[in-house]
Amino acid sequence: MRSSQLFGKTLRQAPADAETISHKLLIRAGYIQQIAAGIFSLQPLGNRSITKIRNIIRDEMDRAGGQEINMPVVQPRSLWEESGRAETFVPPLATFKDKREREMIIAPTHEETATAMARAGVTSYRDLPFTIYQIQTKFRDETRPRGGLLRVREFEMKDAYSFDADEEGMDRSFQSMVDAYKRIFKRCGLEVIMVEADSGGIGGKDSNEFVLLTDSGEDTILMSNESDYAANLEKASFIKKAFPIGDLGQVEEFATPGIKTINELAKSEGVSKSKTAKAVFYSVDGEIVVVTIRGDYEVNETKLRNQLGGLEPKLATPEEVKAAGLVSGSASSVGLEGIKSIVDDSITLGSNYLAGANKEGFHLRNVNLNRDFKADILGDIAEAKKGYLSPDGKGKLVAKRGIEIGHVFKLGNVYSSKMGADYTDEDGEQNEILMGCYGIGVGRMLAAAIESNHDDFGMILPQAIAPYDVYLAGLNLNNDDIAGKAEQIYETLQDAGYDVLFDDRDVPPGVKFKDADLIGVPVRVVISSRSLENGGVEVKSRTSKDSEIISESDVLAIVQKVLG
RNA sequence: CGGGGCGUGGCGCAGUGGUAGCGCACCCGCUUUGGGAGCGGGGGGUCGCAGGUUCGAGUCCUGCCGCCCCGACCA
Repeated sequence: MRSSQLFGKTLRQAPADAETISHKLLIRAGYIQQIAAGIFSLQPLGNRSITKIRNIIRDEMDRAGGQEINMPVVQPRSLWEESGRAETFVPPLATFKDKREREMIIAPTHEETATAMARAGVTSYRDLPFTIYQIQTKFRDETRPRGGLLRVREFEMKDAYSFDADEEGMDRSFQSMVDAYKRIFKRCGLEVIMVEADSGGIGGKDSNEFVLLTDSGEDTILMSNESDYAANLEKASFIKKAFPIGDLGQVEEFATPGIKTINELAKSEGVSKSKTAKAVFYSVDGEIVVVTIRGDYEVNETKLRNQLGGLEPKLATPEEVKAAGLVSGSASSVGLEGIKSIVDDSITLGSNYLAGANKEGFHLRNVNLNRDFKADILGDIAEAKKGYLSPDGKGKLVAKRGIEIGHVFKLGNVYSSKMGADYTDEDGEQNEILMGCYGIGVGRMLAAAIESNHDDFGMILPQAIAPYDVYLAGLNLNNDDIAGKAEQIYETLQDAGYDVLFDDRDVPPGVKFKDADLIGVPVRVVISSRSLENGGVEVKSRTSKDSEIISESDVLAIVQKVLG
């Protein structure tokens, strides 16, 4: 492609409403155009990058045995009523009515249609296993899109669905997708790690995220400094500190005037926070619940939600707390009737806690689970932090930031049972099909790549996802000799299969160099009167500071070498 | 959904009631050609929308819409 004909101008200044680096660069380099909040068009450069990413994904999906399909963006709402997600999906489904007043939805994901496909197409165990995938548009009406392509409302996703007869099969399909994902990210030149994750609204038992570690990421990842344990903060577990459990003391009340927090309580008693039982109030589906956790830990609301069977906990407002007759600052589960109690298992790793007396200005000593208060639900709801012990017993946790660009789920029978997707096995019995689903955010992957790979001048894209492999800058092109040689190099590189952007514009050299850097093309070749005087053409990789002069006849060989 | 900010030419911005301007970009000409060139000439804006106040509104008032950021929420 000749720059003189390329649609899309580079900007010297980024639009004022772009804040994130990738957003600024994508706009400045002319990759994308914003149409509305979280809705973008791809311009030629952006589309070329996305196409390259898409092709790599497709290639690896096919290699893993996936079969490409296509499912509709517009779907009847009734399909989503079958799975039960019509009401519960977050963000709420975007809907409209068609001409015949039927409620339609714009799909945010495709588990329902994929299950419908399998339900219709599978009758026997002989039809299993198989994996289907598509690369296609989703719409999620996120309340707050942000960061250019990082979080958008309409986006392209590669979503795959595997169908198996049994657990072992599902695990095999899952593993095969995980392997494909690893190859995809590697081929794209991105350092993506797999971490344990919460499965959220998609459902299922196990899920893993693929995360590109970068400081500008919006997710927190906790990983062991000694093993390969890594998990999203939402999911991360750790080994809780255990204390010897002695004889249970007598509960006694004592005055704690002015003491409102666990910190103050522990301090005034001269004990560690781990000797206290902290009570936190949540409002769940309109009902107040009390969460008790050892004072040295914090509640992880995602874990709490999972313990509550998926219901969303919200911190209770002071009014709600008061209305429930609770005394904030001196509250505990002790003696509370009719209020659901959720207890973190850290409480079982110690005894004789200090806790609120449910009486303004008083606390209790020697409070113990079961004897003094009950647990309707007992489990892990504690938030992991850096420095805590890795759950595998190897090393301590460290915290990093990352961007989630892929997520894989073992769905099991979540959808097949609700939607009646089953098959007949060897013994003639009906069984539910076991599913897995696997997503990659295509545009987000590009944004994430830029977030983790740029400098003051612009993007630094890995060759695999850069819109062009080579930026050929011809200077002094009004000189026929130079112009002729530039054309020759352009031809040679293209004949060798490289995507070349030939900057043939009549603009000053500085403009070409700035654009080459901004767009992030991995190799730059310059031909000019000066380069010819110095013995040929100049080749420079985007990442190196210096260029080297080579003879024109070596261009291809050197470009090959620089691109590796 | 709560808090904050911003809407003036393609982009960045100025303009506190009296005929809409600057820089970049764009077009023409000449001169230039190694890190966003110089000179000269030129084109382009219902000032987000609607209503109101006023002799007169980009500017003041009311309502609405849009966009960004923080939070909440989050396949």
